[in-house]
Parts: sequence; structure tokens; C-alpha cells
Amino acid sequence: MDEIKNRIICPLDFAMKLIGTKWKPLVLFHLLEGPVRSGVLQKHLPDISNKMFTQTIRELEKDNLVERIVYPVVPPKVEYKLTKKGYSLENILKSLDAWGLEMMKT
Amino acid sequence: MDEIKNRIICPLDFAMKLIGTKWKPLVLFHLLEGPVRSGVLQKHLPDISNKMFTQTIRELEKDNLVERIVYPVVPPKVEYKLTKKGYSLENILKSLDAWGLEMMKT
DNA sequence: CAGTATCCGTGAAGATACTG
DNA sequence: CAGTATCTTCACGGATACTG
Repeated sequence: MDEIKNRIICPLDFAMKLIGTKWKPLVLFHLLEGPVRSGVLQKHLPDISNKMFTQTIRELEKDNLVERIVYPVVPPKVEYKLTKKGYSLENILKSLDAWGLEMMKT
Repeated sequence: MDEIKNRIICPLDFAMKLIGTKWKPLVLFHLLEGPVRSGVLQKHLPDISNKMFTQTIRELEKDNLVERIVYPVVPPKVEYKLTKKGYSLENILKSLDAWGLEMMKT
């Protein structure tokens, strides 16, 4: 019966599973601007380790929130961009950002 | 200089620090309905351990998102309710819930 | 430039038993 | 009924070194 119980999860819970980690919201937020090269994106997240960056972006890819574009050139060039699913978070991310700003004031 | 760097954090990051854990959004979401007794609230979160419930609610209290109301009776009666800060998350929580529902479909 | 591999510490989270 | 106290586990996340 545990299987059944595990299926009956709150949508909110499901949402947090997709974006409720340390770096995911930040990555998605920066991608709202448009496609960005891998290295540039990483520079925008000053304290992220290389490992966490790759891991985070891979999970976002797997969940179809981010798309990976590889240019067959040397040296390698890779860009990341939001998918439609990813963009559907735009308002939420901006609201959260605004809310965070309010909270920082008080 | 690390001190300075640590102060320059993204508001979104700050927001996730406040509510970006496994149970916090869920607890806040259930409290949108109004004040709830401790035991009842916990029942709404089927798979939460006693420890995590207390820990989660304590942190929300500390951050002034949730208020604790103790009735001096025997046996003990405790209620939790959202503060104004807590309620300011209403739209975001509902949006996230709706978004999660969409994601579950596809 | 972009990504992988490995090692390792810390803390999140669970299980259990207990108190006022 | 509400909450505390331990003990334990394990995955998150960081540092470093390496490949195509």
C-alpha cells in the first residue's frame, strides 16, 4: 500500500520536488533573460561548485524545464535555455524574488 | 571579503532559505485555511515525522511566518496560525500548487 | 570551454523512546 | 496532547584533479 500512498502527493509537494533545491530557482531565474552559454551562466552563480552546476542543470533538463543546445565547434560551445515548461515558472520566480526582497527589508 | 560576498545574496536565494525545504511550503499551505491545532495540522502531513514537524514549525515561528498560540489548559492545546508575513505568501503558494498540478499532468 | 570522476564532511531527515 | 532527546543513516554539496 505504500505505493499507493506515495502516489497521492500534494501538487505543491510535487512542485517542490522539481525546483525545491538550493540552486534550481536561481538557475531558472537567470535563464529568464534568454539562452546563455554554460560558462556565463555559471559565472552568474558565484558560489556554485562545478559539480553542483552540472548536476543541477542535468536534473532541470531531465524534467524538461531547461533545454541544452550543443554547437559542434572547437572549442566546445553549449547554451542553455528555458523550455515552455520552464517559462511557465516566470511569474512564480519573479514573485518569489520580490517576496524575498520584502523579507530582507524587515 | 568573504563577509561582503555573503551579504550580496539574491532575494530569490533569501526566499528559498525561508521556505525552500521539504515541509515548509506544505505547512504554510495548510495554514492558509486559518488557525489549526497542532495535532490536526500534523495529521494533514501524513508522512512527516514528529521531529521534522516540530523542527519545521519552530523555524517558521522564528522567521515570523507562523504564530504559536498556547491555551493554558489540561490536556495541552496549541494552535498555529499564519502571521501577516505568512499570509503574504498566499498567492505564491497557490501558484506553486497550481503549477505542480499542471506538471503532474504531463 | 565544457564536463566527468572521486573523495569527504556536514547536516537533513527518520526511528524510537520518553516527559509534563 | 504536545513536545523533547538521542541515535543513526545517507545524500547534498564542496574541493580537487582530470579528459575530449
